[in-house]
Amino acid sequence: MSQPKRYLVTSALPYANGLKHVGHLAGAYIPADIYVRYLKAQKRDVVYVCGSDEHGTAIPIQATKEGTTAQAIIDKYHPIMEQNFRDLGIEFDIYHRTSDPLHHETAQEFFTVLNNNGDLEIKETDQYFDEEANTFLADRYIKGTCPNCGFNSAYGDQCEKCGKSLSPDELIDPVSTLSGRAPIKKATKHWYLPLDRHEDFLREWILKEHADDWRSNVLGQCKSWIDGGLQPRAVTRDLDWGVKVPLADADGKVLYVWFDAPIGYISATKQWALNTGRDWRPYWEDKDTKLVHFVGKDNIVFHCIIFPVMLKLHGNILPENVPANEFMNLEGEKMSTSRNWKLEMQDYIDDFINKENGGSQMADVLRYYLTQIAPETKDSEFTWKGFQDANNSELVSIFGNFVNRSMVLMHKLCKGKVPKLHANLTDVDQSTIDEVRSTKERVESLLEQYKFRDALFEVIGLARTGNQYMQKKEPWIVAKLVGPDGQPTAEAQESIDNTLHICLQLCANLAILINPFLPFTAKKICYMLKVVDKMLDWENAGKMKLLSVGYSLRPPELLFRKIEDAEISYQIEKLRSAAVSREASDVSKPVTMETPPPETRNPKPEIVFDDFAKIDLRVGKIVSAEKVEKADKLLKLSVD
RNA sequence: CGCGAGGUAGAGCAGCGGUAGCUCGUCGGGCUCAUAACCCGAAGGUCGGAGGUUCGAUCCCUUCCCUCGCAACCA
Repeated sequence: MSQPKRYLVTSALPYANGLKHVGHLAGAYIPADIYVRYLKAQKRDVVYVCGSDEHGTAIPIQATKEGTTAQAIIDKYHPIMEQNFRDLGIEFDIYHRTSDPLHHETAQEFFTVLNNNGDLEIKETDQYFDEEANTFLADRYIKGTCPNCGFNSAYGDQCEKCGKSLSPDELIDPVSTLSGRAPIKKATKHWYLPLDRHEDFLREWILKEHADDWRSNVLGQCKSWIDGGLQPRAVTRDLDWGVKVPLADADGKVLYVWFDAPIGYISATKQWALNTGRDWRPYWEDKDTKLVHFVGKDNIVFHCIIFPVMLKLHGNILPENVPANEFMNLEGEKMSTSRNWKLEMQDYIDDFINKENGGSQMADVLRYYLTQIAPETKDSEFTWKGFQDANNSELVSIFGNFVNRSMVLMHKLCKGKVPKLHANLTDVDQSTIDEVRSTKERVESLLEQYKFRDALFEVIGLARTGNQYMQKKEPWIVAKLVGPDGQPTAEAQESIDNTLHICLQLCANLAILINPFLPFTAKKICYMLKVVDKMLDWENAGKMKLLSVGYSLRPPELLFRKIEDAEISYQIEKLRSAAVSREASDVSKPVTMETPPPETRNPKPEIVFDDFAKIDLRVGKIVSAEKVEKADKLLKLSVD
């Protein structure tokens, strides 16, 4: 495989209307960060860009809800998200924001080029307008009676009762959900991106050229979209929050958020170039650049169909791959912001990283678990018990323990110095050395294929090999073969030296191989081995001469700590109580609002009551709590 | 009702046409340098049911059963 000259890697721009959770992290950020760290360790030319997505209707609406301005909302969330990523070791080269003037210019230029080239269509249509709120209404802000099943609270895009896809025009007696009034029809002009013109290109490029190297979930979704018939898609909206449409006759119109957001990758790259004195153009224009988008499955069509069409029309390079992940559930249920069923990055940072019982090693633990259960092929499940098991039985017992016992034995049996490697190697010595090299090759190949879960498994497997090796060599027993002076015989010492020499070189290799996944841990190993971070260069992996003979090393420190049952039950309890209180507060709202109008009474209050009836609320003091075996969600509580 | 995703050892998952694998857990043994950690071994599955294609199916086809998700937010 010929190597690209440079790489541009992106992670989906997080939407700046609230805090992000571990599902986001597992989907688009950790895999990208691992990939980038690996490429950088290879000394390849790579830029990793991301930033806050700060436009779209949801932000001004959130602002109205919170009684503040859209600007205040994004100014609140942008820095928090940036800091959260930093705390978890996600190392962007630039974390930009789409509200930046540079982005506005870039997006406008992009639109202008497409428009001038005749690649956009203009259509005038009648759309629903809310006179009271003085705004055009997005499909989902219109409710009415479903023409298909008669359900009286169907949304403008879909009826939740019968599942039929709708357009707002089909709704009977439409009502604005913003003001509760009937909207009027008003003519408005919009620019469209005619995707239908590009069907042949997309079939050829995705379904033929990338039939073998894109993930099947990605190909499947693209195929169903293309087969379903591509439609022109509006690229502008009537809204005052966003990138202004750069035309004289487009007053009060902005670029639709899906159009401007991915251009954010380009403006972020420009900002990075300004900061570093580099040229951004080759990264988006030179065919020798490999562009990779890391996203979640809900973003597949934007990054595989819509944005590539835009890039092609604008004269940019196309993504080489879009390794999209599926979704991650939490303790048996889908993660949900509104039901508060989630683990926010901020919460994890507060509970595990900021306290003295945690620190950055706990950032690596989360990175480890999220990679180990990454939804690479199908939805997966985050459970606190699984998190604890992964930490305690793999990171602590296998990986951390191997490094620790190697260091401790070296201090006990080799005077704190890297022992010499004597000539006569045994078969076990040799096969262990071979295993280091072959593991490196496997990890490399898996990472190039975006198989992060399997690659990580290989690294842990190498630590397991180390433990097996040590067990076979038993240096602590060999050390009992002493001569008249009470010291191990020369022969015994040679065996000990060889064993620990190999174990220590193996530890150094583990640091290199684990570095893309667990960067904080890799640095900590380097510190103990008294080597500079440069040792972590990927080209050093597989070598057994990373530590010089006779060099004295620092005393060992534990890489990971055990996670106690109490911490796990605390987290589960916290998750459940937060979710319940939110449900309870949701219940009160519709009941009071919807009581007066008789015709809307029937369906909604009944559903709400059913949900409410599922909650068994009682007050009691918990005297004791114990885990129930073989049940991961059950606690036996004694209440007085 | 419909759509989507699934049903492989106690749990979580790989495999997707050719004597059923991995991790954790369980049981037994070994070791004691190590964070009650490590190492070795064993038990445990008619791969949801039934048909079909095939020399041969967990893997392909048909059908049935069961589970999960399907307002919005949302990777």
